[in-house]
Amino acid sequence: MNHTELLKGTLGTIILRLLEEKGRMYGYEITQLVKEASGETILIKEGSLYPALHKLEADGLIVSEEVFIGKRVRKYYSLTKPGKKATRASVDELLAFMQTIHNLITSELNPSHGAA
Amino acid sequence: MNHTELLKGTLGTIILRLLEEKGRMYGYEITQLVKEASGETILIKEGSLYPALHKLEADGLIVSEEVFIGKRVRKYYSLTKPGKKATRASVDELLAFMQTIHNLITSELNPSHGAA
DNA sequence: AATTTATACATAGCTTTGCGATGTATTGTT
DNA sequence: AACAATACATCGCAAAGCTATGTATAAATT
Repeated sequence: MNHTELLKGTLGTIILRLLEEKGRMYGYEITQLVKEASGETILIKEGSLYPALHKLEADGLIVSEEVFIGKRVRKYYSLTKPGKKATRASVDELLAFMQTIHNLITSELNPSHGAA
Repeated sequence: MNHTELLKGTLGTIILRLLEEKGRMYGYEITQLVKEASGETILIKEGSLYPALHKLEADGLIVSEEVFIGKRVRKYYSLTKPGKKATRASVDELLAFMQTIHNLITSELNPSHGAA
């Protein structure tokens, strides 16, 4: 079971939401938290995560801050002001979309005003 | 507001589910029903729908049947036996995934056994 | 009657986005 | 010493929906 395609379009929102919740996080920490919180079902890969973080930063929604743990560097990310606003919009849109899909695939569609 | 990316990975499932519900449908009818049932928020484009239908047919999950309405042709699609099975799996997977995402972006994540 | 809109199919090429593979380096475990 | 985990990064691939375009019939509007 590989929901790799389902994740498309949701990764940015997930990252923003986690930063909203936690204040600041670094990349590796995000992958571990998502893995943990999803019961090992959503495994964000480095090849997905880092480009996504860089894009969010380039868009001005998050900022990074390098912190050295011994000789190893960590890049902590946090939301900018525009990022906080974008997070709300993004989360709301995703929830609305998922609600719509849920209705679509679970309810019996009313044929009275359908096409055809 | 463009959930074009969010739709990725869900279109096939939506089509299968609608066919399960309605028995048989033709392409244009699917676009109209989805548009209708989603309150005009999900607008499936021809460039998305027809390739998706062709792929489902190539995979043996649906079969088509041409019907002439006057001089105009309609291609009605319906589920095959494997398609019916796939529909259940596909719908269940999508629902589970959305539930997971919902938890991720709404609940407060417990930091007690998080990463870091 | 002519024009526009809706119905109904289809495909080529673009863009986005997550992934696999690969690379570098430090730290912890066996 | 060897291996796994931590922690960053990028390149090229593949999947999938979209735009634009094309063809054709039917209905609605002017």
